[in-house]
Amino acid sequence: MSVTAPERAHSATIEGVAAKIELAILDHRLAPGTKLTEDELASIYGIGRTIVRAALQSLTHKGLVETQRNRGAFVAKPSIREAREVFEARALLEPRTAQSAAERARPSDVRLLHRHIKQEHAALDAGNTGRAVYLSGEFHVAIARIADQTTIEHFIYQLIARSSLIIALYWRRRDALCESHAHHALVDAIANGDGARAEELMTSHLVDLRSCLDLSDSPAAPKTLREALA
Amino acid sequence: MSVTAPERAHSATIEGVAAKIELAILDHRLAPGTKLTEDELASIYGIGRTIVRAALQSLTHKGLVETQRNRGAFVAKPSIREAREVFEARALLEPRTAQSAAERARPSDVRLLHRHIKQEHAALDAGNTGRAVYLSGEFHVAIARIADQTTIEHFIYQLIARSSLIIALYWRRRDALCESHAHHALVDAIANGDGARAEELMTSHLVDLRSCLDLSDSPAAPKTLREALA
DNA sequence: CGAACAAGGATTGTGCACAATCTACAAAAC
DNA sequence: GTTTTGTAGATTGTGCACAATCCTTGTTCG
Repeated sequence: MSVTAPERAHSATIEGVAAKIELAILDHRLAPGTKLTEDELASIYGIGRTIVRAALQSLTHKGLVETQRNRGAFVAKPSIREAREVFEARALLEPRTAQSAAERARPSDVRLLHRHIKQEHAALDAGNTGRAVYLSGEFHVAIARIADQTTIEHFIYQLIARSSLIIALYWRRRDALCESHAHHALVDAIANGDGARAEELMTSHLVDLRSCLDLSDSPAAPKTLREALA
Repeated sequence: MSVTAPERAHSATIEGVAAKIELAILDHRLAPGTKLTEDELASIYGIGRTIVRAALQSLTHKGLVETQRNRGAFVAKPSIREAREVFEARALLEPRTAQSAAERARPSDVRLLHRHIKQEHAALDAGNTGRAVYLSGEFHVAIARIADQTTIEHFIYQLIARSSLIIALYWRRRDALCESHAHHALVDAIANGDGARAEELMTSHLVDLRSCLDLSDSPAAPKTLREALA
């Protein structure tokens, strides 16, 4: 047994490494724009660069990592435009999915959502906002899972993941949480099997969420300056 | 210069190889379920297995290829359930996107769509149904591009690609084409800037398209038998 | 003093060899 | 005759070494 063996053993799979990095990004432990050096990750997890490279490629396809040729991989940094598009897509997918979920939800599903909210509150009380954002996203994915549409669920998962990055970048500090209340109301509508109300609530929830973001064009100026020269 | 040099030179990039395989799948030259051996592909394109492997991983994330651990990669074979889900997702995304496209379309965009339809007809007259299906899908992606929503465009592209596989598997031979007419009507609505009509037309077009598929549960029986033992 | 240029270091890209695993076929035991 | 087991072949998984590319820094020239 080595003394300070770096995370050895069973985590040597591509999916395992990708999941660990993904969790770190979604928990806001890795900020957008952070450089992800292959050698560094390889030594951290005690594996070769091949696995790390495959994991990074996997995350790139999920939109969580951006790779530049011969430059390496970085934690994705969604632009203002991308942020708008993500919420546009969510507005198209999630309300109708919430409706389906309400019409199909079984008691065990409702219990699962309640547990989700509970964990969310716990993380919030502990001051771990990063994890709270992650769990808040998982809540939306759970609704898609109840709707029993795995294809749409995958899309929503991707959108939620990018939303996490967007929140990390463009969140206004004022008015701490417009969310926990909305999630409660959604669970109530789903528990009552009220599809129409669930759809409405999800629509307004997404509008609220978006209104908590600062999507003005100000930080685009230095970016275009740099890109204009290249 | 070697005599039978297999496709040498500039196609040695991951994206290049992935694009070639993708095109072959979308053109219905590679049937669903076909084994994609790494060595074989490597020798065909005259490159190492590393590139091939990365390309296959890329296609796996796009849903065009399914990989089994220690078994290799196969052209994806969507189940009946997946087929239903794909059209469910398309019904959520495409009508509203067509509406946006109609409201934003410029004359050059309309010309592009006309050219698309022309190519589609040419492939159909040449008897190349595989290419016709591919171009028919590209038409839907072009509409998403006009709507200027790259995130939604990516999702629709993925859905179109899987639809191509679904058509290859579950297409009813009777009533050859319910499509070319619908595409014409859509372009007219977009050219007139009539968003509401474009949305309606897209919705009914998707319903028609789905009705041309045989999505009964018959071939699921032998599958469950196998899965019941594992 | 500023800018262009060149050398050095670091990081990624790719091919290759070996290890791990699976499939198929054949032989032996029940 | 059926089932099990063992061996051979093929295919995928992973680490490693070298090549290609890029960034940084120090130097020199205008």
